[in-house]
Amino acid sequence: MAADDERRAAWRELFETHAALRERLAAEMQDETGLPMTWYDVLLHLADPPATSMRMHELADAVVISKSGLTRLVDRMEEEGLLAREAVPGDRRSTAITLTPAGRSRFEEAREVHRRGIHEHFSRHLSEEEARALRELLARLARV
Amino acid sequence: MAADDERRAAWRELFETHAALRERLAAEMQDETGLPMTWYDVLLHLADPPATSMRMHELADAVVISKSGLTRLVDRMEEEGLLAREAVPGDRRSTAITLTPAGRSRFEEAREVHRRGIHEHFSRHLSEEEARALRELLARLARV
DNA sequence: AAAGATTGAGAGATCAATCTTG
DNA sequence: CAAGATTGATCTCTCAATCTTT
Repeated sequence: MAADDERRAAWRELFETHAALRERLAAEMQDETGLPMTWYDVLLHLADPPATSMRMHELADAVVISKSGLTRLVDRMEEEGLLAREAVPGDRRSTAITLTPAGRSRFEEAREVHRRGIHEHFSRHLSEEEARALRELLARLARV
Repeated sequence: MAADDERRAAWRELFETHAALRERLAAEMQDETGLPMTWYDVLLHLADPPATSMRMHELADAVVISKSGLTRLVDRMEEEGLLAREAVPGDRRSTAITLTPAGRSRFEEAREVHRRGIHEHFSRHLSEEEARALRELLARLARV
């Protein structure tokens, strides 16, 4: 496993680069839109077709948070007027979450900030070939 | 910026693969040694030369946590007998943190678990060339 | 009983304020 | 006053327990 040195260094680098980038993007998001990254993530999942609305447990899976964590997160975002809880016709146990118009417009603004950040801190330093190679390599790792 | 699509997908992949790997490694660490990843990170910084001991604020920077967060983290780890606070000869404002013998042996056990995890979930799926290319690419991104 | 969502209790993090030493 | 560390208040997350509907 001494031969793993190069690979272990690659893992370290993956870890640190990810952390640094994530932090920059989160800080920009917070500064320029007032949204924490978690909120952006929720908006993202609700804004993109095919999902015009999602149940609580689906949304919890999608944004990778516990169900109780999501309950509170949705409480706060509903309070801010970005989301709405709606009854689900067929099943009275369940709640569907949708974007309010305010939520959608807030998301669209935030998406621009996010895209700009990714371009600035990531994309523009990468050739298209490099991006493709990176993506394929990482996808392979994720599937394992 | 439509040409950024491939690159943006690469960023998504970087984000998700990192999250998945991190989660697996953290779960194994917790299960097999009882240590949260944060604790491992503290031990790691104190175990590797040249640092035989570090001040609180240095350690806070190294593990990327707030100073007050570190105060409490060190409280807990000291309570478990893994760390010791020591006076700094020249400066009575400051505290030096060192590994106890128990802390060192706990770290050595944890390092094995960590190495095995990285090998299993990361290294063994990568050729040495791929690792080198990945590392260089990421290092370049981090430096920007 | 199981599925969906919420609530209560507790862990761990942050920011701002404070205490001590330089 | 500044630097180093800690404390108090608060935020957000998780796990376990609970309530309602299927």
